Amino acid sequence: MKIVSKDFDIAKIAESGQCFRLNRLDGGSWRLIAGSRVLRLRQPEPSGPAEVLCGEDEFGAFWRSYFDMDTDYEVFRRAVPASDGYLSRAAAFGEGIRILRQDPWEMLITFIISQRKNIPAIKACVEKLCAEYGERIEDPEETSGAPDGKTSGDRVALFAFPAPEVLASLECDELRGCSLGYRAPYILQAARMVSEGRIDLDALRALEYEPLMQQLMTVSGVGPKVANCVALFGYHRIEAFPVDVWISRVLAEHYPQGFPFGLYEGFAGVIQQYMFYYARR
DNA sequence: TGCCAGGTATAGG
DNA sequence: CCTATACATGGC
Repeated sequence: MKIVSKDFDIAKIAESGQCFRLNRLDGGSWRLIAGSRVLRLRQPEPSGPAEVLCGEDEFGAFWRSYFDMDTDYEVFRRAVPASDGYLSRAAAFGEGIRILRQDPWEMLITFIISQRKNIPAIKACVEKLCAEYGERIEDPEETSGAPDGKTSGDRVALFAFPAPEVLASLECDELRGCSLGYRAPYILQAARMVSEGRIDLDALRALEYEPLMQQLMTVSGVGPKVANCVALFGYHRIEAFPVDVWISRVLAEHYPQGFPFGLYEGFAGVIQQYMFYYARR
């Protein structure tokens, strides 16, 4: 089915650093793996009409919410005053980015991995983790098959993000095989906290931003930056404003007297994404 | 080879 | 509360 939205650019979302399993395939289409779901997408023109290869029912039941399709992002961009030239450019440049509603468990582990790694390295780690310990999943495009016997996409095995119980049952050295380095014990402890019920990620949805942050930071290896990413991308708290090295640089260079958070109350995270995407190009 | 990558825990002032 | 340092791994 087709999606026409004024704020939906798959390439920008893929490069915005919020999800690590959205990749362009050889034919130019995109494959997204979220939890244990797979979606193939096409978007011939940047920010143009997009086509998702799933039924309307499945789209409505999961993906519409996942892509946050019912939010008008133009409202956020309009909050940027013309007097702020830098942010005006950043917001215009990032038009089409949306904050995805991803799985809290996947975000927790992914962003623990992210510390002191560049994005390609994070993606490589996540893929290794999934390939080693995730459930095998079917690619709907592949099973349907092309008439000539060839499939249009990459013919590779796909794997879901591993369940907490699976990671919790491992030894540290097994996890280290996924190039996790010193993060392996963090991942293991997080997995055991979740699988033993010492932290209930689903119950955290009910919390306000501050208590949510406090709970997330009880996990070893989770500081303010990672917790903000989990809050923003896993719990859709769009007021969360993760400060990494890129954002820190932007704030120091363009806002030496302080960033005007008051202008963006309740959605600073969206602004952060525009800044992050712009700063990295 | 040396430096850096979506930081955090820890120790010391 | 603030600053300094170690921490694994891979790419350039």
